[in-house]
Amino acid sequence: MTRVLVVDDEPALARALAINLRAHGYDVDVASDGRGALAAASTRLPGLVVLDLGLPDMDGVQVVEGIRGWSTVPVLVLSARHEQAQKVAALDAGADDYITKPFGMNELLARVRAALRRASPAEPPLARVVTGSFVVDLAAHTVVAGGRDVRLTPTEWHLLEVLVRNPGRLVLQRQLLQEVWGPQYGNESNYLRVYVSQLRRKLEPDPPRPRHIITEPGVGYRFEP
Amino acid sequence: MTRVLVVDDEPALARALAINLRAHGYDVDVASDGRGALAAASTRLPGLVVLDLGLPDMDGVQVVEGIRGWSTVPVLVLSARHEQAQKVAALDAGADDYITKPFGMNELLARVRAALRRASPAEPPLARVVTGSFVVDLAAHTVVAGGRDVRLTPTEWHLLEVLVRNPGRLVLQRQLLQEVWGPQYGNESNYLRVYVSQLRRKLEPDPPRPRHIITEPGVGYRFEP
DNA sequence: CCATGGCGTCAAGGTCCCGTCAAGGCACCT
DNA sequence: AGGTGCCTTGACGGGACCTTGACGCCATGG
Repeated sequence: MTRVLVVDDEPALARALAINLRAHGYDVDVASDGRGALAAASTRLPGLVVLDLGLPDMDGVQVVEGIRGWSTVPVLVLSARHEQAQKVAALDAGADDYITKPFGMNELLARVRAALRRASPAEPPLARVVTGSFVVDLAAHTVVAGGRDVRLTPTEWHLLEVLVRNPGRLVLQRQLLQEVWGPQYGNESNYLRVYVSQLRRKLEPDPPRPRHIITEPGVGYRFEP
Repeated sequence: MTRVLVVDDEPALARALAINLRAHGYDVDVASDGRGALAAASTRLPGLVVLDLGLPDMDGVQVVEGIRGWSTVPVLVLSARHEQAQKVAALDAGADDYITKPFGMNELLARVRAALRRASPAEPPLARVVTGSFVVDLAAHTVVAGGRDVRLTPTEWHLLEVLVRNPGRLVLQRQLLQEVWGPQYGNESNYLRVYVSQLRRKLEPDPPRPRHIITEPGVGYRFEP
């Protein structure tokens, strides 16, 4: 089964994570600081890293950078609420997803499964994405919501396409902006707000309470199938 | 099961192919020259064509072009080693794959399966497209709208053909331009505007409010059956 | 408790693209 | 040579789309 590296300086939380992950069939290594994390990542070659940002010896971002220097292993970041800035920096550095403490173990396990599923051998390029509310046909360039064809403007479509091609995955604001508007756009998050709003109005059954185009405040958006 | 058209002028090879394909559950038609191949392709509507390039009456490339004129059926080319140039020309003309003689029957069967798999989810090769307002016969090269034959210029027909071959799918402006006008045309979208307008005037019941030739602003056009 | 920042929503302005018409030029047929 | 399509090209309204600013709301933090 897959090997998971848990990096956390709180022994209680580290143990809880290890027990739960082992109970679901993963092999688990544990490190309690940044140096140990980098050492374990390079020697044990885990298939996934769960990384708590609050470490005693070094910044969590440095750990992510240290791993990304030589590996593409998925990194799942745990962050306390006051570590907002670090969290964004860690995602920018190449982390794949994050969970805010406190969190439910079921949510963590789901994120672990999702990250591993994405990392596994080249998912076939999907041509059609189906949700409970709408269907996106990437090949035909069409969207059907509530049984009716929906007309999208080029920008709306492009934005939806990027989100939908990363199902379940967090997509950073900067990433979306550069993909849809161009490399020189990185901070005009107001564009995102306007177009996400329009997409939800056209696609979500209850736009004020979106179920598929989810906001990750301060970070980005996530498409949930 | 799928119908396969075998085109080969060597009776021994043609028979061997037919026997092996039938043994694997395909329905097989056989043609021994180019004229017969084109006739069989248009009347029997095979799901795959196995085409030997060395034909007595016409160039194999012409056969491919003749088929591609109205159909997207996968074409698998058989070529002798010295027919290298023809093979490339055939692929350029729209053939999907090739096998060099001599070849093993297992390899051919694998290529056949691969070609069919690519073609599926297979729209049955459409030779006639019907909408609420007009009928396009791709084989006969005719259009009937409102009970009357419609005369189309070559460019109009070519444009309509590309759209109609991609029912329900968005076709990009550049794609249309390069397909109809040639590879060096990519940005002269004014051509499209003129000819789309003419097509709508000839085909749509209410040209200002088209129901079948739909504009996707800034992107391309879409044919809706 | 209030202040703050990010988010969602709306409306208005300006720009770009689309549809349409008409004239010129070229090739082919008679 | 003349005539007849057909393709190309320019001009011009009208509409769709993108951008931008303003405002209210909620959650977070002091």
